[in-house]
Amino acid sequence: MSNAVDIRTLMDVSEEPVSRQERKQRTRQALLDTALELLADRPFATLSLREVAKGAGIVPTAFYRHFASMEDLGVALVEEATRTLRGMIRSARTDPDTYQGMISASVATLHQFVRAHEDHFRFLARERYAGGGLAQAIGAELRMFSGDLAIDLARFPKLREWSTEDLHMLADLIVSVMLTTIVELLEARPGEDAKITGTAEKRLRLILLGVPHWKSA
Amino acid sequence: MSNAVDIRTLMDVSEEPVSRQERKQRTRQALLDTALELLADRPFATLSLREVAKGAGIVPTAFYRHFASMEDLGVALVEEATRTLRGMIRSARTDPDTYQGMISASVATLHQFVRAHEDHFRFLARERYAGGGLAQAIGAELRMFSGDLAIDLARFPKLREWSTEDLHMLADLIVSVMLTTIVELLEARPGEDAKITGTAEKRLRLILLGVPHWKSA
DNA sequence: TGTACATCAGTGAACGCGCGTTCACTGATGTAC
DNA sequence: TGTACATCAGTGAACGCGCGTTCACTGATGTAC
Repeated sequence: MSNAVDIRTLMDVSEEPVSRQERKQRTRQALLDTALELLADRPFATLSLREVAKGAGIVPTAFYRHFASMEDLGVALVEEATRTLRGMIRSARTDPDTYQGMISASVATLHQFVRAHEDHFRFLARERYAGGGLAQAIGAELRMFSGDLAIDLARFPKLREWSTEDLHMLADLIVSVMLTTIVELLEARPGEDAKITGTAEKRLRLILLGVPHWKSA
Repeated sequence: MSNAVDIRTLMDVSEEPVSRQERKQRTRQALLDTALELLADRPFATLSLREVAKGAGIVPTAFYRHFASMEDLGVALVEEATRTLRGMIRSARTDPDTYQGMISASVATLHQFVRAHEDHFRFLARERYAGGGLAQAIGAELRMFSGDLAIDLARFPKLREWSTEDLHMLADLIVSVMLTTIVELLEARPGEDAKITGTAEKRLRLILLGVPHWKSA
């Protein structure tokens, strides 16, 4: 963990000139990246404007050229992270057909995205329960995800006659397994990934085993 | 939300004299209660020693008569909250026999304990993912809980031949449903309790429906 | 029961520090002619 | 292409504030005789 900025943010190493607009955008991204880095082991509410500015290589007062407040930066982080989340969901959606194929493909996609964007997923998991405005925004995003999943599930033959309510129950259950798996991956020690994804597949398999025998009652 | 201390903490309203030891214990408890109250909508890491002392009705320097640091107070809070959690588990354990009976009784116990100790459960849910030492302590406690549950599950006829690994998989799955339910209850608006506990029962029922058809593969 | 001393929870002044925010500024980039 | 002016990302001094922690203290409670 270094406090230094990516040097390209501050110095123009490339040949071609860089517009004022582009430079501003780079500083903004450096602020977001610094915040995400500092969030590796602390909640967002403990970040100070001064340390984020310092990490991005600017003076504290210049922070206001990019965000009106730290809360504003937090909202931008939620947007960035949920963009990654939506990318994952889009990727996982291309495959359906059988339960088993869907399960292992989805877990593989989840694994790949978590490892490629650990900081985004850690941020989402951490702030989801931290209270405050960001938690609500993340909660709303997850509810939307769960709603979309319920619609997707309705396409499977065996689920076609389920009530909307029961479909949401199932979707939420699957989402909570995925969240659990994400947290396990983020807390994993090296080499444990295969065990975690294996367990995740088993959990989903067990849940879907019950589906044909379901009676809403 | 008031900053005032329970008046009995500072003034001796009762007839009988109160020993120095008892007074100290009361102040200590006032510090813990104040912290828990402040934690209703913020993570532990944002609490300051001064505001906790103020809420408990003592001067900041007197804080050190009770805890070596805020982190120390945090550890005491984890102990207090996990004591509540263990009480819940003990209560829920008296009932078994059938799946269905177990499910509704467990969910009812969960509901009752969450409503009776919202601050403890909110603290546990919030700090579980906040990073830092408290998060690890809470994680360890939940793992212990899950381990005990796996042992309990092994007593059910249909689960007697499951591998230890699969029993843990199932126990973790049940624990994650319970955590999800706890968070839903804490975020619920008044009157939503019945719906949430109903959904929780459905989720557990669906999971256990799959059990007879499980093949570890 | 009364006296002399010990204990110790709570006090209050003081410290140096990092915080968010204000303000007037600089100087490189961008634009109009 | 060259000049004059406008824009605006980043600067640096300054502010008042709450923070954790130190220290010498007070005075009620507890104990020994």
